[in-house]
Amino acid sequence: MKPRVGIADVAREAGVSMGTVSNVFNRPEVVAVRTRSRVLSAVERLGYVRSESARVLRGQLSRIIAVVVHDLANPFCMTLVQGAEEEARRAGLAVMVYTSPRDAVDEARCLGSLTEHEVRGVLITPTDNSDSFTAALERAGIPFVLMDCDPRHGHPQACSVAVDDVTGGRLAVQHLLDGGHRTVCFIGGPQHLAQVEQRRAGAREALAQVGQPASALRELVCPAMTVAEGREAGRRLLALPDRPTALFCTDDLLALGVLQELSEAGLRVPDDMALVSCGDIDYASAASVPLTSLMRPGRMLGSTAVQLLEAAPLLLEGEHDPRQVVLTPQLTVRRSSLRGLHASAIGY
Amino acid sequence: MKPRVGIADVAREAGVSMGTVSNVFNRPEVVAVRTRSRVLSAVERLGYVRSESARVLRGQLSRIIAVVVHDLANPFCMTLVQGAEEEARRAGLAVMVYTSPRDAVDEARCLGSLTEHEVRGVLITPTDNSDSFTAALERAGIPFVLMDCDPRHGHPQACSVAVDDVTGGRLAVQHLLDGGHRTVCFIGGPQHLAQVEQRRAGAREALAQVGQPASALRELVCPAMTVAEGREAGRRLLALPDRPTALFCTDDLLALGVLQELSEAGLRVPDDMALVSCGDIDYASAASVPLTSLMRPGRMLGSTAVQLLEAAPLLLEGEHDPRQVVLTPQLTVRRSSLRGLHASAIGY
DNA sequence: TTGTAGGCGTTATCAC
DNA sequence: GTGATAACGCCTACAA
Repeated sequence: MKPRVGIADVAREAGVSMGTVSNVFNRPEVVAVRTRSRVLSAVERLGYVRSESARVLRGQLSRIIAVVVHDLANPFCMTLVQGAEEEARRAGLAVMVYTSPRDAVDEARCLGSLTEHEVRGVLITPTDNSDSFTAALERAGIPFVLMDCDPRHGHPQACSVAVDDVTGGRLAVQHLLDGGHRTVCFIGGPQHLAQVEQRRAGAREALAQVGQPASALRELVCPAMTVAEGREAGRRLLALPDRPTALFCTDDLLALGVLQELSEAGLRVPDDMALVSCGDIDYASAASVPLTSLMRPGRMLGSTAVQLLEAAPLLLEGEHDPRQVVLTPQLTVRRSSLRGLHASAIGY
Repeated sequence: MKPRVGIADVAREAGVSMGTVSNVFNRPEVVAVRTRSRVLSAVERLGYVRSESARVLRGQLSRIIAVVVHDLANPFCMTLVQGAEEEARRAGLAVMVYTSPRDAVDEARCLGSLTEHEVRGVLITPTDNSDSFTAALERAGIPFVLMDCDPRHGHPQACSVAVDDVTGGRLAVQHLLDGGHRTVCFIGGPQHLAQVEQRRAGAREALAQVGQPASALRELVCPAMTVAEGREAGRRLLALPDRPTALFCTDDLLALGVLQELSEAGLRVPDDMALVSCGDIDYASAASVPLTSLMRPGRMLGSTAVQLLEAAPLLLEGEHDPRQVVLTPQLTVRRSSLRGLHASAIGY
């Protein structure tokens, strides 16, 4: 085919040396304006594109960051990727996506890809067993940022972006208490999910603040965050003696399932049961009753993670000052939590 | 820091020459088994990783493919990315993600990133104005595959993977007709969406097959695929004189909105109104009534696209044999379309 | 089968 | 401000 046009061709076309062409791109301020524009027009004419490979080979930082998430089909993970992509684009970086390795072989492959491409940094949503992964990154000298990690479990040395789910849980339950409810049912996901435990802690705090005993928080545990489990939880809720009048679901899918079950049983939301959900705007508005929702800022998690990654190399060599950002979730009030008087009082 | 360990170090450690080490990776069959294992163990000991940059610079194909989608937060686009990532992983390729450029500047930036990284190929979901983009790729000699494109609008020279939405529409409406319905309301999205028009065509075919006049298909057009527009469509549906008894929504979000409106008006699905939706499994099961749904195989679209990309270079030089794969959507029957007798007849 | 040497396109360093 | 030159790490002939 046609031989690739390189920096040498541009230099010849513009009547300058290779070094000057390189300077036009990398240190524009050092080149005379006239020369620069001559070079630029030669670039245009010849359709020259820089070779990222050669740059990196020569020792430059690569312009690739990697994002490793549990599941590319999960809406929340998606918003992480979305936020990362937006911010990366702004910074002139390209984004590679990977799903979290499931076994050692997988992990080795992923790590291999990351290191061979010499990615500039990695954004990870940590799993139970991602420690060996981050250790390997550290060994390889690849910077990384944890996204949506458990703030306590702590990789205390690592940069991270987390969501303050304790505050989130508190906000949600406070809102219900403000609505006049006195007992709240907490529908949680799998026990081991740190984020869920934190929301529970926040919920307890809120009750304690108004002097309610711990027993005012009834709990139902779901083995998974799915609509089906939500329905099951709904059935258990209905069977509860002394049924609470308010509900805090720690996941949109659970909330949707509960809602289905409640309405089949003839209970009305919010009149017979107030409901606060947690998660994503789309799911919340897809429900048959618009859901009041604790929104977790996934996009911002992603974009902030990129910013941390970019800021990290600026730190002094060997210094341990990992920035650990914690974002606060927002409570978006919709109809599912507002009954009668309370609703009209605040204008809904 | 520590100097990078290169092929030379491995060679020294293993007591062979650089060429042999290279051969171990690139043409293993040409190296003696004993030598090979000696090299491999040296690699292990030293923690050697190949430099992708050097490989590519030397003229090898890069191991990166790019996926360009409209919106990284859109569930369907996500399934495309997911499918692509899975297949790419199998093939030892890394995946870069981009969102479709919105203007010329954006497009130039995206193209620049693609060409500078010398990606091996690109997967695109075409937009109204993506022709200049594909043209530029062609000029740059970067192979690409169209994903979920309009099979008619035809980039006839390009590889593509599409969904046969005509058949999809036919399947959906045939199912409703099988249920005994005789008039069907078609709730479509924006007119210019090729996929929607095709589903409409399929719906008409189904009616024609049972001898129903074209007027048996009532149509409501929605300006966007959102829950809110679905509610609006629901209101219009309720106001329709001579209201049909069956409904085909060309999008899950629309279906969810319609469903909300119908149940508020006291209509029961499927008893008073049968409903077939179209899209994604999660949304369908999140509805208050499980939705019968025309499933579009997004993941397979993505993985097939990668396969086409990999197969393309095998074609003879200059030959025009773009493979254009068309996948058939599946109708998944759930409760929303099955009333009384019909339901029990097929075991629901 | 193994070893040797040249060059891929850049950038940094230096002398001008 | 500009021009020449030497790496960066690998792959592929080609020679042994």
